[in-house]
Amino acid sequence: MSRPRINLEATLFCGQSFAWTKIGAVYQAALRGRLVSFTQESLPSLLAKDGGVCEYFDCSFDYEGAEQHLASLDPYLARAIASFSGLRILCQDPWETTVSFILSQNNHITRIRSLYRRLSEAYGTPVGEGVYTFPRPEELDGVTEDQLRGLGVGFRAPYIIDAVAKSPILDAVHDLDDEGALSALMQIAGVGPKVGSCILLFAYQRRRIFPRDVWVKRIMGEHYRHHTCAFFAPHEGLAQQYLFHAYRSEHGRKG
DNA sequence: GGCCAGGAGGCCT
DNA sequence: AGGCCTCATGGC
Repeated sequence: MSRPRINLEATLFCGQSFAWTKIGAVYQAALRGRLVSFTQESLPSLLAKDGGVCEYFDCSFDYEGAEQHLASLDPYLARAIASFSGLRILCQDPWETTVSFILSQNNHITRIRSLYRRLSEAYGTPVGEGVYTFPRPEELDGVTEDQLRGLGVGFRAPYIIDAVAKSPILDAVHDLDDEGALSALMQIAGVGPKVGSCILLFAYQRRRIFPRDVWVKRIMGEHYRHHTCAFFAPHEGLAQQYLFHAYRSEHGRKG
């Protein structure tokens, strides 16, 4: 069986993960506590021998089938998929994803990335030159609001502290249905419907979840006025990623 | 229910 | 070089 090509550029920099850097042709991040690096060309051989990386890139899901189905629904989505084919929904760590999307509110991607990096450098564990793991809740235990504000997270500092305290919720989410899971996540300060939806889609493989940020609301208003997100069923989450990424690329947004 | 603060770095002109 | 944008959440 041939392995479908993963579009790394779109997948790693579309705003679902803030962990990755690209130096030359090399993509690099701390993944599950260790340094992982590859190029577009070397990724297939890494996937073949590293189950962890394979799982991270959601390799057991039939993306070709999902893309075909979505592309058959309407020409606008078909064009987005044609432009960025191989965009995947990553299987990310719930804790990292929760803090990342708390940081994301009222913020642009470039700045989220720098805050993510600063938190990692300040409280994470080094795994390679200049690369650190994202700090676990235990590593952030006892951190103060002032310390976090010192890193530039601003009004999000108390949210992060609350997330540390309530991090056990993240284990319970695995056993809840989508609705119950969203309610549970929203018990964390700074987690509302949008942030909670992103956590469910990017860390818990809830493929039916359709996060609505301002961009997606614009897209739905401009192109899907007579539809709800159920139009994209059962691949709402993947459709959202293609629409979001294509629309923003088209409108020249980088951050 | 609606409006506005909060925060600072990257983006655009 | 400097002003503007970000755009979810919580609190009033």
